[in-house]
Amino acid sequence: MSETSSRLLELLSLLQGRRDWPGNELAARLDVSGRTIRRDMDRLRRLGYPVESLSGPAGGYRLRAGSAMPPLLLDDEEAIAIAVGLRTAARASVTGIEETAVRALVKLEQVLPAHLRRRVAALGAATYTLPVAGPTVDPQHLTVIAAACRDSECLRFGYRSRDGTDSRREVEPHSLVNHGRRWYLVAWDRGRDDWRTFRVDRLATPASTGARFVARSLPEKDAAAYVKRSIAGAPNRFEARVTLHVAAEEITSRVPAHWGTIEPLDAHTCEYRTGDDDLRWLALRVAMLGVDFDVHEPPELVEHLRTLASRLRRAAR
Amino acid sequence: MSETSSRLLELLSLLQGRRDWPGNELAARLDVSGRTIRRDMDRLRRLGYPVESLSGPAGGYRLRAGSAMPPLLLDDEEAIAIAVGLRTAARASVTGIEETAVRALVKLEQVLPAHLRRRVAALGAATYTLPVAGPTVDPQHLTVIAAACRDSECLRFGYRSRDGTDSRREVEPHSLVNHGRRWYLVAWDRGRDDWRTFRVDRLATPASTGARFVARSLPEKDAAAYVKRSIAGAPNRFEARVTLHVAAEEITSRVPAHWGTIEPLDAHTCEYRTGDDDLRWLALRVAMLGVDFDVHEPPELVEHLRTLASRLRRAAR
DNA sequence: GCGATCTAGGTCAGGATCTGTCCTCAACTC
DNA sequence: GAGTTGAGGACAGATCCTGACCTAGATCGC
Repeated sequence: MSETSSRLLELLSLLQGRRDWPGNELAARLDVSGRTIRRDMDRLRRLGYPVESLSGPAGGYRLRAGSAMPPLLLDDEEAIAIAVGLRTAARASVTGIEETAVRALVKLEQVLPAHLRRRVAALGAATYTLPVAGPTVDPQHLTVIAAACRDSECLRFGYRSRDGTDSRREVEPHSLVNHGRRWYLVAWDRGRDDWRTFRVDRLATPASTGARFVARSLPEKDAAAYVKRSIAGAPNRFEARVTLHVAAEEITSRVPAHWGTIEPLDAHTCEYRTGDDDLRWLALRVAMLGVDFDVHEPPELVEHLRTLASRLRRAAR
Repeated sequence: MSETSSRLLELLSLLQGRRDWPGNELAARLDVSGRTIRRDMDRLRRLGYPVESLSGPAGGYRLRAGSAMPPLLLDDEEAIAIAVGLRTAARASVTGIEETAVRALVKLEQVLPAHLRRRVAALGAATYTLPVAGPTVDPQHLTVIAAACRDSECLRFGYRSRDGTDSRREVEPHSLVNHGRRWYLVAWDRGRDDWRTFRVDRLATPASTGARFVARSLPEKDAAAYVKRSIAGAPNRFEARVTLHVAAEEITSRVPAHWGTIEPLDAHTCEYRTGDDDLRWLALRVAMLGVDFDVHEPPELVEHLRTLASRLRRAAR
């Protein structure tokens, strides 16, 4: 059996778990001679992993950061932490790495042992989501969809369209696109015989059918462009226009790009434009800025803020 | 040179990146014969990685989830996503995996190539933090401290104590403990010759001195217990007592454990108790529940809500 | 049902690799 | 300066790895 291969992996694992390892300790642990350990270090170095070494008492080996990622050897707890972390990153929608996070999550979930998968699911259920945060996407759905995209497998799911009608769909998934706080699936709809985009928060019980398909080419340069074009005609339910009583430069850094735009009006005020489907979320977003403001549009937001204000006033009696 | 070892690693990497791989494609890619690929699969199986295989046309090899974590082979983008995800997980303080997330992050950062480290730092800076979220912990500090704990290296940092006085400290770090939204460092203070706990959000520019120390034993069964005991005497600045106009069972699931306690009063109301150092955060936490409520204590919160209410009312004119 | 296509795995021979032992150097700490 | 630790050359014997060749079994499409 490949004795050396597994020893090299174990060596990498040990070197990742602690920083300094004296050679004889490694030798004892792996049950080989010190000479073999030295040769193994040589091998690791030739494979591109930068192993540092220090002579003398308190010397030993240490794995430095190199120019390429070595294979990560994780224990159970760490694997869970990474899975949970990626799930949060996937729905963070502020850092611009959401799609990569999903890709990494697919890779991890493919090999995640069943007992760990259960623990991740349990933790995911316990995750607290802001009650006002609007419709959220189940990371489980994201990984199912992303895996189907990667493996060119057909997908079946229930879908509730914008006007509220439900339908069952069978599609050939092309890609997952993140835009703002939303996720979109771009796919060839087998029932409609055409390309469609689906909002992931509107679909239910996605499952791979197991059937493979040959990838079609999108009628657009990439999926992100396609999504952009297809949602251009479907704006948010509410578009807010608000005057903030603060200098534009003071507030700009506190508003992430896709949460709206800031335009200076004069030295002390600026205009904030932002949109959303959910009034509560819209109200909170403005109120959280922590500055005085006036709402111009929409009337529903004015009404909602009035309700909120009276609730707070009542509470503070 | 260990030809087979590196081929096995590459094989694992390929199997993690795509689900199905026909044998001859792998053979062509790795420039070995098909027989060797079959032998490699055998090797991987013997090393504990469950490789599935399908016969017939459209057959091939596939890496299933097994009972142990295989080494994760990440590309640059994925490594970044994981680092960012772990940073968010480390300060999520709702899932109970914060400490493990930091441990995994230390492992990852130890081997993260410099150019990736820069990109992670840039993304971290772009991360949007709620303006009302109170003092936040720099994930960079957490990893520096956690690495020092792991490697038994002395740590130097500036510290601002509760009453606002600044000092320089040199300590022998013992462990990092997460509690609620806070992080605490338990360490032997070399200047004071005694055990201390430090709030991580209050310390500045932590850096390892490089000096090693021999671990002392804590005068308590574990670090978490020690932190619990030492913060027992230092409560939050504001302790809120609020009556919510909603049944206890309806709201309980929406309040994570360390965000306070819910006690039913009658069928339609319950009492919510929670504490914080920051009024704005306290106010938001209550307001976000989305139900009617009455504030009994503290008077500062009443005052703060009154201000907030009038700001919203003014905005909604 | 049949043929094509794929994996599974036995066998064999030649060559490459790996290991422990022994040895000499160099670097570092106390 | 003494003791400890890593670096690495040389060597012999054991082990392993590979490609070639072959047969068997599974699966799919026609």
